[in-house]
Amino acid sequence: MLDIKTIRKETELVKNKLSSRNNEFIQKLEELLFIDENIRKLKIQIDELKSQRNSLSKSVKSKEEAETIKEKVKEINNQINLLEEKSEQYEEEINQIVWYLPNMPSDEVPQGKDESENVEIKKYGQIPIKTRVEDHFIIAERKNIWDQNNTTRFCGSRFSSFVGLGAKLQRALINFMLDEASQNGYTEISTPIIVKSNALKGTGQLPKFEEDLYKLTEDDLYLIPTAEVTLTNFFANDNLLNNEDLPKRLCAYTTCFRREAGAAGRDTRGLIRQHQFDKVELVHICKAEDSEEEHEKLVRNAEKILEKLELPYRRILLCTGDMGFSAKKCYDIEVWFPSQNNYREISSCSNCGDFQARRLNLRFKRDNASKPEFLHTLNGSGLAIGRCWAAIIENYLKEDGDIEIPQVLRKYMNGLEII
RNA sequence: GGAGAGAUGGCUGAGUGGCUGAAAGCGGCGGUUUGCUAAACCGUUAUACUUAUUUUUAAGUAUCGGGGGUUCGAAUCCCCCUCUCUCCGCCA
Repeated sequence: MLDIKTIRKETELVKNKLSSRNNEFIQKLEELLFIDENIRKLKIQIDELKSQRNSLSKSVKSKEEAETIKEKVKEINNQINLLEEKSEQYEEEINQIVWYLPNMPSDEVPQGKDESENVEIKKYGQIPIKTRVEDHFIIAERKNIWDQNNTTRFCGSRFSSFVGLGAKLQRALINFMLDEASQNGYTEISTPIIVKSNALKGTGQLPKFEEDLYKLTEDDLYLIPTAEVTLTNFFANDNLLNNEDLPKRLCAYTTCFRREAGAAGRDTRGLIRQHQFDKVELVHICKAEDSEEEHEKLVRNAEKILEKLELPYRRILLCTGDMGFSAKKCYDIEVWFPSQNNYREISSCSNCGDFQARRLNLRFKRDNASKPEFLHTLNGSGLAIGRCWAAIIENYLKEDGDIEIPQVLRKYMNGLEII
């Protein structure tokens, strides 16, 4: 959530920043400021009336005295009620705007309308020259390590199962990634995958992106689309963190659920876009002045996973038009897919600044004497398991049709070298 | 799911209608004493919003789990919700 004071004081800056994402926000900002102005005028009146009421009530010492002011106070209360009703209406209108405004992009973020204007930052690894290239789902079905047809029969489209050594390979990836994160200083947390709407509101998935989520209507709960939700919420809830608690670096392996509304027809075959997938998520919670550095660390930690798996990748800096709602700066890591002759996203590492912290009231105190300050939150995949699985299958495909197991994973698969 | 108990400041914990933004203790911060440390003593110590401002503060409003109600006046009385604890039932 943006700071209403910033919107008031630096209106032009906020306008520029938000319109660099999308023009629809300019009018919203104008509306917001107008209502905000009205609310404050009302608040002055209300506070004045309340002040009158309080001083009248305080002057009363006995029941008999109360009689003399009863009428006056009742009249004041009537006025207050009227004004407050109006003020609540305005409040509601402001919420309808402010919770739907995205974060302001950082200055370093390139201007652009869509993914075509993203900027490549670096490339790692040699793109293999292969004599045999197949789609991962072709290989996986041939090797009987993955099932689509059966699974869609009882689950519907965009669901699939890992089978046999395929399931073991998935498990190896999970363990490998969690171990890497632990070694890099992350605290592993195993969180629930069902959350209340407030948690999703805090991280920015709600209220704007309800259609992307699976909802348990009976209990007003949601399946998480990413463990960013549970990890970022972990220390929220009004508990102040201390200086020495920071930075927090958390990781979690969870299953994630996305309805993929609006993705009809895209990546319909294979593992790239499923309704349910596994992911190891990395979250940093840190002080404002550290978040740039933490962001670089986070993205490096994600990249190092691919380096150890010896998979070619590139790092992309997303442009203003392609960035997610809560991010002020975002790197995508894309891994090489031979069958597509292209790189595909495998991790998205966002610095959200204080945007989520404001929504969550996630704050800390520098020391006992200082005021609470909002923290900065960052998140990134480290990595998406399914896409990583698919990338390994394709990149490690040998000429004879077998799949080599990456060196670092063999100890997680009882020394198995070939599938 | 059934029965009961509870939720107060950084923490412990008092408070059943006004003088309570909140006793007391602990902790924190500042100071006195001291060769240094400890102890003792004194003072101070919540958050948000609004207005004014000489940007330091001052004033006002709200906040005792959340929401609503009664009342001139609510931490205190009433209703609803959430969460925690104990016992019973069920269960991986």
